[in-house]
Amino acid sequence: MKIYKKEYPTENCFISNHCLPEWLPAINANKIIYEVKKGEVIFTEGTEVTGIYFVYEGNVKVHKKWGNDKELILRIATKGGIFGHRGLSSKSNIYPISATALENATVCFIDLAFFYTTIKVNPDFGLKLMLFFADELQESERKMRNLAHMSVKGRIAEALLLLKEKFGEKDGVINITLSRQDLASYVGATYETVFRTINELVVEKSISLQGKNIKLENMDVLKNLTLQAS
Amino acid sequence: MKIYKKEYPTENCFISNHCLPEWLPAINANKIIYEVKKGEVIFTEGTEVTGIYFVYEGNVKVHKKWGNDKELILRIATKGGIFGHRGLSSKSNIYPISATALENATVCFIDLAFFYTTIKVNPDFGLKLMLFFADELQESERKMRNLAHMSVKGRIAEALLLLKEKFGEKDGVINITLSRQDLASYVGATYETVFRTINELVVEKSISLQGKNIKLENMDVLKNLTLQAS
DNA sequence: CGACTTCTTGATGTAACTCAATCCCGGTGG
DNA sequence: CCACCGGGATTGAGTTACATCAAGAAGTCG
Repeated sequence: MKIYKKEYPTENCFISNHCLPEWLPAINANKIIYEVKKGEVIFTEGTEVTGIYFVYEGNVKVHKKWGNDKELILRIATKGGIFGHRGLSSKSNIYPISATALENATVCFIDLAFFYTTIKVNPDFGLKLMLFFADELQESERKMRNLAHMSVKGRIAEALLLLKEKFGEKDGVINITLSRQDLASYVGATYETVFRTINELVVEKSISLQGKNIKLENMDVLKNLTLQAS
Repeated sequence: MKIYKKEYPTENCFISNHCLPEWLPAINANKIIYEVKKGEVIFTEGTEVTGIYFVYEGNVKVHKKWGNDKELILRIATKGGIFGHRGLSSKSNIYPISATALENATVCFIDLAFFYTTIKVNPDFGLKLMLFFADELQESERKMRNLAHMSVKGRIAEALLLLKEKFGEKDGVINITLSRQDLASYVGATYETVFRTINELVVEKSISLQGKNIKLENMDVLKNLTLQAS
């Protein structure tokens, strides 16, 4: 993980969008910008929390291990997003999750002490962060229920709709590079099952493939698969 | 849900423990105390968020529906605990979950506007609430991973250890009344599977039964069942 | 004492995991 | 330039954990 040379504006990221304008110079003085290569691990579950990160460019997956060879992807942080905040806790200062770049990325690091100062000095930022946590908790618990009660097919359908929502589409194709393995970890299923299910969806003309990328062809059918929820 | 007649001290609950002492009178002026009967629904998923609740007495389950006849219990709020805070969100003001009393309970209601005022006026409270959300998010995501990768037996073992941790024990027996159906919803499995698994654990002498209540006999074995998780 | 949940157990079905074999394709070195 | 190699993609077959269904037993409450 290399420290980036060039000056990079701290704009349009979670912290800059919610803090007071006069606080921006302080952030600029305290931030460290890193360049990260595709597949590179930014921090690892179980290590000490040193600070919080923001994404300038690229996508970063936040994932949690199970044993040696299994994982669950909890979330993908994208441009402007925050990550590493799951390390905040009243009980421990150990990251409960790892973060890995899905593609070459530029991220911004803010150390913990300064981050806490930011919260205290910027009341609005603290409130926004709290609401952000609340939103993530809702999201997490929705996924939890889906994991408990929904079929793999339904979970994949939902994941695809969500990914399209979040990352948009380019020529109808979901605008994110995600390996089948990562998709499997994202929906909590095995590689093979995801593979077969994707094929089913193609046969049923709910989606189509452009190489490895996925295009949603019939969102209504996909939505039907996710029904019964709420 | 009846409004309670008697005066009840707002002490040793989440809000009073973290706000400024001089703020307590304001809380007392704004709170409404309800008495709730076992099995009574306090609020329902999908309805408008009107405020936040605290538990004075009894246990309250927070759960999320799936279709008509399935649910997942996300959490059990106990004496002093907060619930309904999952309704906080930057996007919606609809409860994503329901809350139901597991036994006769006394709860305290604070309306949303006053709650937000409390956050703004008590900086420490806001921070604590944020950290509380962060802790819950960690917890939620741990459970999510378990749901994805752990067996029902492991999840039950973990749930029992957690319940013991949280509710303590009386004569060695976990000090909470939880129907098998609720336990099933808590670990995300069916009634029958939970029933059989509990029996297995009894045969293996990891736990024993006192009526419907559960006593942990061999915590090490239970812990082994939950292993592989970080 | 009868109606009504809740418990208990067996039998059966099946979604999804696991393991393994083959295929495909890009890269690499001879 | 082509043969070789390795790793991901693809497919098949077997296994299993768990859900589902069904039906009897046993509590429980009016």
